[in-house]
Amino acid sequence: MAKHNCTDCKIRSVAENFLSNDEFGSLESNSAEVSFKKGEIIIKQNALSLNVVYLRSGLVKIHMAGPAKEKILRLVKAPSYLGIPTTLGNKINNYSVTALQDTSVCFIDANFFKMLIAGNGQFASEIILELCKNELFDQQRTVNQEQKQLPGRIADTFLCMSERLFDNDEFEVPLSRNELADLIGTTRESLSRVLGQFCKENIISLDGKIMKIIDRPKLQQICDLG
Amino acid sequence: MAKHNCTDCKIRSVAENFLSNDEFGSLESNSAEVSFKKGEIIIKQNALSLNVVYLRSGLVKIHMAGPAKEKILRLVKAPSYLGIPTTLGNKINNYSVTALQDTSVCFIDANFFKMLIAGNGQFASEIILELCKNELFDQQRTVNQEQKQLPGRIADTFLCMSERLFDNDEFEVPLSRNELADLIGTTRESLSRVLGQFCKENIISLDGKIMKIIDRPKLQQICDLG
DNA sequence: AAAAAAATGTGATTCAAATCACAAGTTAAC
DNA sequence: GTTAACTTGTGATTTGAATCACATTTTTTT
Repeated sequence: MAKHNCTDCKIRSVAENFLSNDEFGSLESNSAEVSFKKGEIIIKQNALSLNVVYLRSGLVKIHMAGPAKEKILRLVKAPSYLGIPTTLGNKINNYSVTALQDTSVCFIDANFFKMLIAGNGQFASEIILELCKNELFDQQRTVNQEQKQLPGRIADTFLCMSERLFDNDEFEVPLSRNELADLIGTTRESLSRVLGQFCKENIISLDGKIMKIIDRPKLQQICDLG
Repeated sequence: MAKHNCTDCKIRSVAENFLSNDEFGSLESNSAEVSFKKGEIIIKQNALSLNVVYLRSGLVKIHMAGPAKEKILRLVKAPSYLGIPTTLGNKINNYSVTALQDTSVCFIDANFFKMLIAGNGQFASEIILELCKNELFDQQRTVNQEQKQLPGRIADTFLCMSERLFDNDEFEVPLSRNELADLIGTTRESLSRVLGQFCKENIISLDGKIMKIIDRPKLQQICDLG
C-alpha cells in the first residue's frame, strides 16, 4: 500500500486517540490514502467489502439502488468512518458511497480493522458509540419520513443540512434536484413545487443550488407540524 | 439487585462467550433478572436509559411515538440485546420496548456494560457485529418501505415474519391489525383491504391472528415487484 | 350472562403526491 | 459558437392510499 504516515496525521478520528504507538505503526502498513474527485465512487454497492474507509476531508453521499430507484440514505462529512456496517456485517457492500466534493480518504484493511477492535476495547467503544448514534438518527429519520408529509420532510432536510453539515443559514446544496428528491424520498417534480412554494412565502431563497434560510422559525414550524 | 447466577446461565449471548470468569462474576452483581407479561413495557421512551437489556426468552416490539402516530420499528425475538443504541448513544430512551409474549430479560447496568466493552475487545466485536447487521437490515427496510407500494410491503413483512421469527409457513401474528399497520407503515383500513385481497387470491389464509402462507412464490413475487 | 369496550372489515369519498407532458434554462461536447 | 445532452420548473391528469363513516365481530369487564 502507499507509503504514508498515520502517527503524525492531523485528522485523527476520536477512536484513534485510544490507539497505542504500536497500533498506529501497524495502521500505517495496513492502510492507504486515496483522493477522490467530486462524483467518483469510493465504495461500490455489490462489490466485495474489503476495507473500512476513514473519511479525512470532504463530503460524501451514502446511497443504494432500491426496488424502484436510487435512494440516498445519508450525507456524511469528514471526519467519519464509512462502510463499517457493510464491511463488518456483510461480505459484499450493501450500499455505495460517492464523493460530493473532492475528498481524501484512508482505506483500512477490513481484517486489520477487526483486529484493532478485538484488541482494543476503548477503540471499539468509540466505534460502538458512532454506530449507536447513527442508528438513533436513522430511526428518527425513518419515522419522520414515513409520517410527515412532503413540506415537513423538505423543511426537516434543509434544517438538518444547515445545522449538521454547514452550520450556516446559507449554503450550497451539494445535490442536484433529482438527488435531493432521492434523499427526501419524493420525485423531482414534487420537490420542485414545494421549493417554489417555500420561496414564494419567503421562507427560503434559492439561486440555483445556493440556498438561504430566511425564516427559520417558520421552516421549523413546517418541520414540526409535518 | 436480585440474586441470580450468570455463570451457569444456559441462555448466553454470543458475546458473553468471550467473557472471563471474573467478568461473569461482576456481571452477576451488576444485573437483575426480570419477567414481563405480554403487553408490559420493558423499556420506556423518554425515561433515563440506565440499563442495557438482554432478552433471554420471548418476543418484543421496539416502537416509538412518531410525529403523527405510533411506529413499530422492529420485532425482536430472544436471544438478543435490547436498547444498546439508545443506552450508549443517548441519556434518555429514544424508543420503547414492549413484550409481545411473556418474556424473561436481564437488566444490565449501563456503566458496567460500557466497562465490559472497553475492557474486552472480543466482547465488543460481537456487539459491533450485531449493531452492524441491524443497521443493514434497517436500511434495507427503509428503502423497501419507501419505494414499494402497500401489497409489496405487506408481502415483505409476512415473508420476514415467516423466515426470521417463526421459521414456519403457519404462525400466529403477534400483533393486532392496528399494530401490524404501525409496523408496515399504513393504516388499519388499508391493511385490511389488502389482506382481504390476498385471501381471495389464495395467497394466504387468515383465521383471526393465525396466518398461513399458501402460495409462497406468489407472495415473494408481490414482494419483489413492489 | 349481560353489558361495555375494543378490534376488525368494508364501502364512499377525499387528497397528497406521482406520473405524464412539455417548455425553458443550463452545461457539456464537438 | 452552434448543437446536443442534461437539468429544472410548471401545468394537467391519474392514482394509491388515507380518511371518514358505520356495521359486525371479538374480547373484556362487571
